[in-house]
Amino acid sequence: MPKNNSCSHYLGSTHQHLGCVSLVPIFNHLEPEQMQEIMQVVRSVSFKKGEIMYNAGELSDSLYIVNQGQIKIYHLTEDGKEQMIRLLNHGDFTGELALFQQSVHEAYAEAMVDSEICMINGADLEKLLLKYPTIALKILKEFSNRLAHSERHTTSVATERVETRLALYLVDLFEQAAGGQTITLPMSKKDLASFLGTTPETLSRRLADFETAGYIEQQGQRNIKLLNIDDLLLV
Amino acid sequence: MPKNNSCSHYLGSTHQHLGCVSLVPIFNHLEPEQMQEIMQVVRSVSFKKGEIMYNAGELSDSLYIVNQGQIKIYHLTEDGKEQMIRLLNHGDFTGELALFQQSVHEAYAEAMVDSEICMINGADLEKLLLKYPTIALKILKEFSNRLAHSERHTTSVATERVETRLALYLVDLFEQAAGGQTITLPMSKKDLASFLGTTPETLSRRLADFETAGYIEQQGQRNIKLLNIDDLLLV
DNA sequence: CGAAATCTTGACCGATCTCAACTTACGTGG
DNA sequence: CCACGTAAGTTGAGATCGGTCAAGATTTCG
Repeated sequence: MPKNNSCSHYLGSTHQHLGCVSLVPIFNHLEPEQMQEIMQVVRSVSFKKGEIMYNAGELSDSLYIVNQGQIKIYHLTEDGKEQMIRLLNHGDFTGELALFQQSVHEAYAEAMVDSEICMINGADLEKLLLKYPTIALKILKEFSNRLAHSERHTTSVATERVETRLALYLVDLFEQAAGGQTITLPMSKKDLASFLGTTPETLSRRLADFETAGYIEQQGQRNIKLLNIDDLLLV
Repeated sequence: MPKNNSCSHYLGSTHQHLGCVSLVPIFNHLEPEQMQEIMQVVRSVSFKKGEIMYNAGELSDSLYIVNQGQIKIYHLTEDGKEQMIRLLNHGDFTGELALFQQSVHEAYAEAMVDSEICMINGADLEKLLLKYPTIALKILKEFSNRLAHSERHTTSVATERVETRLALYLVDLFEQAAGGQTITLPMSKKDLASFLGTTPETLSRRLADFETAGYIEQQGQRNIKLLNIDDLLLV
């Protein structure tokens, strides 16, 4: 559900926190003097938890790079159902359609926790990209990955059962974590359900099934211990 | 179903057809001398109908730009189900993940008709992009569009009924055609079903429903006359 | 500590998939 | 150019996964 009404929509504090630029991966191969140049066109903006960074349909003319915090990108269907598209964490960016053409945002962007965002105006970014093509290449590479990921996800939603999608998701998370055998969901189960293209009820049931089958053990509402990954992959 | 076995897999004739480069949208803003430079790194390759341009899992190290013909990009699920990702027509390109990192193809690419493809090696392309950043910007813009499209499509498959997805697809097609009220499906109904995330049977039924309701009239197996677009959009 | 949101569990229903048989269209070769 | 074989498309019947509605349990956070 959109929180358009439940939170103030104005942009939080806009302050020149120069250090933020250096923290952003797509820039961190540059020379100091180039950094200086970039800082001049970057604005740092803060969003409180629950604040909307932008709404679908609004004019899109900037690139948003997450410096700190977490941003949720989601669609809203006509009947009000929320469809999670992706989560942005440190270094991730969004607003891309804006870059080189007049356009409006396709989705909503909402801060899940207090967040700090670097914004670059589309026109400024274009100048930067033309001057420093290596940045363009970095963004291009990121886009490639996102596109491939998105297309895989579409295929998954279109052809696989919830059970399978969930299993793959958990294993993915587990492999990223690469630590203990306990993973922490990066979002609420409600959001995870919409990300996986299902409902909270069904998600809850499938997780319970996995637990009964001895594949996982839920600890609290965001932690899951993986007990039997091999069988999980066979569902 | 993949036709890996039913067709020869070698690359067709590789000939230097210089003119092909000038036909490709992402290059057509360049100066003649720049064109010359590009032609030196571009290979023109022909594929017969049914030939596989690449298989998922194969090393991906080139950009493929469709000069003539039509290429189908699709995933294959473990149980052999084909999931259509997109159709490439003149000017469209693929192979992007290849560009800046060692990677393998995520999908299969098969020529739907005899096709002519411009190939650029990833390393060569990277040099070009660094030298002519405007090309990078064009590709970036294209990626943005594709990503937005893919994410919308995921949402559509995850939240809407087949009936709705089909109606939207038909109207889209109709608006693109912008001519008479008869549209021609760009692919077989079998492929369209997989593109829409459903089965041929269900697609057939929904089209029959639309026909009964008086929204459309099917003529032959690829032509559809739109009779009542307004009501179609309300399903 | 308490309100509100998240999560869980149950019962039911329905859209869509599956399997199967049949019909139609296409393209290939004689 | 026609005939044939194969692939594509259609239609039917049955099964089921997952969505919806509803009530209750749990957690979070102010």
